[in-house]
Amino acid sequence: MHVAVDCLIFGFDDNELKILLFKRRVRPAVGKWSLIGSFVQLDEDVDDAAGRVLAEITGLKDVFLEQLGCYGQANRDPGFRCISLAYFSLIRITEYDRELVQRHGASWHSVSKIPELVFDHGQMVEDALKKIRIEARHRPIGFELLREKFTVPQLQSLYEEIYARPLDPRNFRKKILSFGILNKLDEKDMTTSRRGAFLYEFNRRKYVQLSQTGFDFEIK
Amino acid sequence: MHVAVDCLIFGFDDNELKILLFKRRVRPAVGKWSLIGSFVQLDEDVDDAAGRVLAEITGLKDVFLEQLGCYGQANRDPGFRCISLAYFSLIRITEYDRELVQRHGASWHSVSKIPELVFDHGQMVEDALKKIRIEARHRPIGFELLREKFTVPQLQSLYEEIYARPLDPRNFRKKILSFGILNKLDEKDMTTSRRGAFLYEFNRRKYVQLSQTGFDFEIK
DNA sequence: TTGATAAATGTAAAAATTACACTTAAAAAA
DNA sequence: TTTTTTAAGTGTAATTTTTACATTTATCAA
Repeated sequence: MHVAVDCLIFGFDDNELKILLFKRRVRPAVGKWSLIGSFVQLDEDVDDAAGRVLAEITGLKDVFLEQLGCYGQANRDPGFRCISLAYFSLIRITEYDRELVQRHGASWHSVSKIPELVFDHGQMVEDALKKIRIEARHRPIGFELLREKFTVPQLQSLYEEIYARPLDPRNFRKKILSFGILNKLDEKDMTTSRRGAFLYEFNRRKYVQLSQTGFDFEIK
Repeated sequence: MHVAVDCLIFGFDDNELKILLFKRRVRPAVGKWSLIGSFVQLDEDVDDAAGRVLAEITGLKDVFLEQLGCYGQANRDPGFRCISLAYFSLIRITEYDRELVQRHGASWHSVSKIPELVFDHGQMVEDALKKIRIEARHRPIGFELLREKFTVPQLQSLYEEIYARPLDPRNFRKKILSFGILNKLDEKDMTTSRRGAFLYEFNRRKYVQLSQTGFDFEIK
């Protein structure tokens, strides 16, 4: 039986959640939109295969990459029997290797306007979005999508995009800062307002430390 | 590459969460404890393969069975390259086919006293328990483990077992009944007290209906 | 100096959660 | 028949969390 991995690569840009899609170059379904994937090598961990695909496309290593699930319907690929292990990745859209992406014929698509995808890839995207929405609520995965330094309004608009609903700026700021896992910097981002907005960093060490003592990250 | 499914079958009995384990009869690691599994047939959906294994062992169909994940380290099985799709099932421990289970050399083990398991099966159990703990908090999966009719104290002790901490009976009852997804019956269970405890049923239809209107099941 | 604009801030009301102790129903024993 | 035993069942007040909501402020550009 053939075993493949498929990667769902998400980014956040222009206040929109986006996914990297590919014009398919191999048969069947040449020219159709799809996710990017690869067969798992016989001597390769499945997780490593996903990491390899991600690195080949974006040039990125050591970024958020998590298993979504196995897609294993007998007839999912009309060519031959092949199961796919889907992985989803959250990357900083500013940091990937544009040249590599271009060379692979990939492009970013807003998750609110996904074209038709081959096989069960549409289902994978739907499932991943559902999972991201659930996980973002209980784990600080949002930070994976922002630059190292970000403002509170940027973080808010990311959550607004993920949850697909508006949040109150006072309540949001109060809540997110109350966790004590953001470091306020002495710098401002002056690109979106005259007044400028203070930049913050995610304090991963503090978060891990708090998690171990039963702390519960939750943004409603 | 070989593709297998492994089933983690959980039940609740004697106020303990239990898992069904097997004495391995095939090489390698004959005689060691393991999960039950099977290779996925070439013309078979992966989900169906898991359902087949579950039915073969317990005689049960249409019970809770969900994908846990893919375990795909290259060296996980010392024999040959084989990835495993792990599935976890929650069953009513009163309803399975004892004769079938016995014939397969299976036995129930409290999750607090799991013997050493072959390969990465110990990791699978650990991951499944973690997932059950998280999911039980946000979805009414606990009912899958109880009889059709159950008492509030039974439900409470199930949650106490899953969360591994005591819950206040007044607050628990108030919370669980406030959802309006339990039907109180005119019957009592007289087995655990002189006074008896009223029996309830889970109202699945009502739950589905509420879920669709943004209702959030959560038990802290 | 003024105007424009997004960032930043506080408080009161409502809702949810927590902590906590006594009464009751029914069977068994006296 | 009465008493004892025991788990089931119940209410309230204090605390915490969540929600709703409007004005001021810092900075750049005109």
